[in-house]
Amino acid sequence: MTDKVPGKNLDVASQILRHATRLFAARGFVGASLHDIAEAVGIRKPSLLYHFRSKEDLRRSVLEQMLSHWSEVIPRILHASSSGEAQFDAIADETIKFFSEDPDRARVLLRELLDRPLEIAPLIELHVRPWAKILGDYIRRGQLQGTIDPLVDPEAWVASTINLVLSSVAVHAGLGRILAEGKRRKSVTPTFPPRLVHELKRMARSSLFLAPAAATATAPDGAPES
Amino acid sequence: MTDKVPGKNLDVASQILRHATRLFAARGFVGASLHDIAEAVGIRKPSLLYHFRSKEDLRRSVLEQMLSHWSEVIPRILHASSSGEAQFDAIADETIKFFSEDPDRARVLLRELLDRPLEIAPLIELHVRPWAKILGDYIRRGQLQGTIDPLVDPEAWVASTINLVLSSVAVHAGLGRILAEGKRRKSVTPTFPPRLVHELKRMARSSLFLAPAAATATAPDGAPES
DNA sequence: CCTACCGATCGGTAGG
DNA sequence: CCTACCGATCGGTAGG
Repeated sequence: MTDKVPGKNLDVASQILRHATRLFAARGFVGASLHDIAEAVGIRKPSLLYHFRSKEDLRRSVLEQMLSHWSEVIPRILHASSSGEAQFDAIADETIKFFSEDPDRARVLLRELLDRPLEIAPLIELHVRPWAKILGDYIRRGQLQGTIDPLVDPEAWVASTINLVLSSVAVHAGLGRILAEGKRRKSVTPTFPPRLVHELKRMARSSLFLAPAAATATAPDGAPES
Repeated sequence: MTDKVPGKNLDVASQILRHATRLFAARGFVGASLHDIAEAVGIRKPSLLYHFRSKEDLRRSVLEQMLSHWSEVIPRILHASSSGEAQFDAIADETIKFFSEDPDRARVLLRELLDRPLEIAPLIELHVRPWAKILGDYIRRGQLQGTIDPLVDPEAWVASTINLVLSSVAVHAGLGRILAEGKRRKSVTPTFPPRLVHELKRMARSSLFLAPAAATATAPDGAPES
C-alpha cells in the first residue's frame, strides 16, 4: 500500500505521509488537522481522504511506514557483524542514527507511547521485543563471562536505554536549553548535536561494561556518520 | 472519590487542577476538552471557566502548580546534605521520587516539551538550570579529583539523565512491555516498578563514577521510599 | 482531484 | 454555579 505505479505524479500518497509525519510529530495526532496536512501537500482535505479513508487510517500508515523502515535496517546489522561488542556497537550506532537522522520518528513514537500505550503494545512486541531479547541475552552472557557488570538488570537496561535515545532525540529542541549557553535556535527541528550522540553512547557503554575499556570508549569519534 | 472538608467543599479550583493534570497527561492539551475536565470535577464547563479564564490559563496553572511543588523540594535537598556523593544520591533519589510518585507530572512535562519547545524554554531556564549547573559543577570537580570519568560531558550527562528519568516514568505504561513477560496491566497509570527505579539509579551512577564503588551501588535497596 | 455541505464538538460568552 | 447559545473548526460524505 505504499509504492504506486510510475507514470503518475510524484506519488501523492508518500507526500501526504511525509507531511502527516511532520505535523503529527510537531502538534500531535489530535492537534494536526487533516485540513492542514492537505494544505501542506497542496491539495484539499477531501482529496487527502481519497488516499487515506480516515485520519485513523493515516495514523496507522504513518506508523507502519516508520516501523517498516526500522524493520529493514535492524535484521541487517543483527546478522552482519559478529556477536560481541562489535554487534553491540552496531546496534547502538544504528539506533541512534535511525532517530537522530529524522527526529520526527522519535517524536511520533513518543507521542504514540503517551497517547495510546495499550494500542501500540502489540507493535512494541513485534518490532522491538525480538532484538531487545537479543541484547538482553548478550548482556546475560557478558555477565557470566565477567565482561558486564552483574548488577545490570538486562531487560530494565534495554528498556531504559531505548527510552534514553528516543526521548533525547525527541525533546532535544525543548530540553536542549540546558546545553546551549547563549545560543538561540529558532528552528523547531534543530540538528541533533554530535556532542549528545557521543555522550549517549558513552553512557550506554559505561553503564554496562565492567572494564572501562578506555581504548574503545576513547575512540576518536562517537558516531560514524559519513 | 475525594475527601470533603468540614464546612465548604474541598476547594473547587484545586479539584479542577487535579483532573486537568490527569487528563492533560493522558490525552494531551488539545485532546482533553474543558467539557470533560469539568464533568470529571462534577461541574459544567462555564463554571470551570469562572475559575480559570481560559484553557490556556488552565494550562499555565497546571504547569505552575507542578513546578512550584518542584521548587519546594529541590532547595531543601540542595542545602541539607553535605556535598559529594551524598548530595548526588539525594538529588537522584528526590528527582526519581518526584516523578514516580505521580507519573502524570512526567507526562505533562514531556508533552509540553513536545508541544511547545520554545514556550517552556524559560521555565526550564528558571527551574532546571540552577541545579543542573550545580550537578555540572559537581561533575567537573569530581573529574579534577579523579573520582569521575574525565570522558563525561557534564551538561550533556545532566540533560540526558533528566531525560532518562522523565521519559522512563512517562512512557512506562507503553514501553513497559519489554519488561513484563506475560503480565497484563490494564491500568493506564501503573505503579512505576522499584526494579526500574533501581536500574535508573545504577545507570546514572555507573555512567558517571570511575571507581565502581560496589559498596554503595550494591546497597540493599534502590529507593528510600518510606 | 474538486466544491459544497453535514453533524458534532471545540473554547468561550451572555446573563442570570 | 447554572442554562442557553455563539462562531469556528473538526473529521467525514455527496456528487461530480
